[in-house]
Amino acid sequence: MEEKRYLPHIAYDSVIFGFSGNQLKILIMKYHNTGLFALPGGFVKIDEDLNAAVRRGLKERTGLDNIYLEQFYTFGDVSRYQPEAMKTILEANGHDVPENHWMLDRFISIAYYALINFEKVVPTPDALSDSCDWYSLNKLPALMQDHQLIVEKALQTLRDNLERKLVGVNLLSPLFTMNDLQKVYEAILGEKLRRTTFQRKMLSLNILQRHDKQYSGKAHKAPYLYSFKQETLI
Amino acid sequence: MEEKRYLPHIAYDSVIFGFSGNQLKILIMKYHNTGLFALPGGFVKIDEDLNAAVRRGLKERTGLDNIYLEQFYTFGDVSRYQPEAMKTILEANGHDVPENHWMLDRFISIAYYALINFEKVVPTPDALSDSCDWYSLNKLPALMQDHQLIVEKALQTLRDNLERKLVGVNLLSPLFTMNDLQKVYEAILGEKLRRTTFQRKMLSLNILQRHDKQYSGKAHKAPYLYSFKQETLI
DNA sequence: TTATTATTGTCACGAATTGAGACAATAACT
DNA sequence: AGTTATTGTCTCAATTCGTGACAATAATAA
Repeated sequence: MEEKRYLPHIAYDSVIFGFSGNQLKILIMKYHNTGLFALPGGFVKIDEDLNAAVRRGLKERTGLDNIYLEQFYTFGDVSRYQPEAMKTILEANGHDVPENHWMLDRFISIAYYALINFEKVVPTPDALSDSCDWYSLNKLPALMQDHQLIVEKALQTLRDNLERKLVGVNLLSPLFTMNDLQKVYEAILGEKLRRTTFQRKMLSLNILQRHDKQYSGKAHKAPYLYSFKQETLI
Repeated sequence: MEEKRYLPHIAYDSVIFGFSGNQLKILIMKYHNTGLFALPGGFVKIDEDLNAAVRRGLKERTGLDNIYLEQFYTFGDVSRYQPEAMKTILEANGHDVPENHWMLDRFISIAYYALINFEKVVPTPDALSDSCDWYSLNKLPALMQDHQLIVEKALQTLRDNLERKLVGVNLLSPLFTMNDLQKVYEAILGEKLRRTTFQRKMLSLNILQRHDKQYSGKAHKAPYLYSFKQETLI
C-alpha cells in the first residue's frame, strides 16, 4: 500500500446489508490483536473514480460484482480525527509508523450502503484484519470512531428509500415467497406489517412475476414463488 | 489563502435556493475576466468541521447565519479533474500559478443545498469573482465542470424531500398566504397543483398557525396569513 | 347603494386506497 | 377422514384524494 497511490484525507466506509434468519445484518471487520471493530472501508486511488474505489472494496470483501450501492452521506467532522486508533491498528500489524504517516492524518469519509444476497457472499478480511463477519444490527459490537453513527444513518436512509426504490430485489434470492419479501420489509422498518395489506400492495405494484408453488414439506398450503419482473430491475 | 490551511483534494459546492417571482432561483458566481460561471464553493480548513466550512462559505456569500442546509451527494469522478479551468481563473486574477499549485489538483466535492429567504440575502462575490447573482433554474448560464449535474441532483433531492421535510419554511417570509406556499411547492415540483386539495392537505398537517387577513387592495376576498407553528420549526 | 369581479375558504360527493378481519383452499400429518 | 398451519382472496368500513360547487368577501364600477 504505497502512500502516493491514494488521495490523502479521503476515505470511504460501506455498510453492507444482508438478510438472513429474518434479520438485517451487516459486515463488520475486526482488526488484528486490537479488539477494534470497524466498517469495511478503504481509500481512493489517485486516478480512480470514487464510486469505482468503493466497488473495488466491495468486491474484495464480498467477492461480488454488480452490487446495489447507494452513497448516503459524507462524514467530515474534526472529531473523527483519532490517529491513536489507526496507529494502534498499524502497530498491531507489525508496521513501523512514522509520526507523519498518511493514514494518521485527518480523514473525511464518504459513506455508502450496499444491499446483497447473503447466500452469495464470501466475507473476506483484508491485510489488517483477522475477520470480516455478519452481525445483526441489534447485536453490533462497539465500533471504532463514528461508525455506529454511520450505521444508524445508513439504516435511516434505507428506510426512507424503501418506498421509492426496489430494495427487496437485492436482499433476496431470485425466487422468493411473499412471506420472504414481507420479512425483509419488516426487518428494514423494524415493525410488523399486516399480511393481507402487504400482499395486496405488492401485487398491485405490478412488479412481481408469479411462478410455481414452493412445497416446503410442512402441513399447510404451499405459497407461490415470485421473482421481480425483468424490466423492473435496475 | 495559504495552501497549508486547507485540506487538499477536498472541496464543497453549494446550491443556494431562493424563491422570487414565483420561481426557484439559485446563486451563481462569475469569475473575473473568464466568462466562467460556477456554483459558490470553497475549501475546508485543516481544523474545521466540513459542515462548518460550508456554513462559513454561505455566510460570506449571503450574509446569513442559521441557514437551512442539507448535504446531498459527493462527486468524486476523475473526470471532474480539469486543472486548465482553475488555472485560467487564477491567472485571470493575476496569480502566478506554479505547476503543482494545490488548487490544480484533483478534487472531490461534497455538494449541499441551502434554502433561504430571498429577501434577506445580499449576494456577495469572493476575491476571484466579479458577481454573485440569482439565476432562474431554467435560465442558467453554462456552468463549469459538472456543476450543471450538481444543480440537477440538488433539485431532484429537494423534490424527494419535499414531503418529508418542512421546505416551505425556509424559502418564505415568516408570514405568507396559502397561495404563496402553493407557488413554492409548484416551483419545486415543476407542476401545477390543485388549489383546494393543496389547502386541505396543508391544513390537515396541523403545522400552520393562522393570523389576520392580508388586504392586498385587490377586488376580492382577502386571504389569511399563516406562519409555521413554532414547534414544527427545525 | 347596488351590481360586478376576482379570489378565497369550505363543503359535498364519488373514486381510490388502506385497515382489519373473515373464510375457503390446501399440503402434509394423525 | 380429520387436524393443523398457512396462504390467497374477498368483503366491508374507514380514510384519503380528486373534482367541482358554492357562498363569502374586498375593492371597483355603475
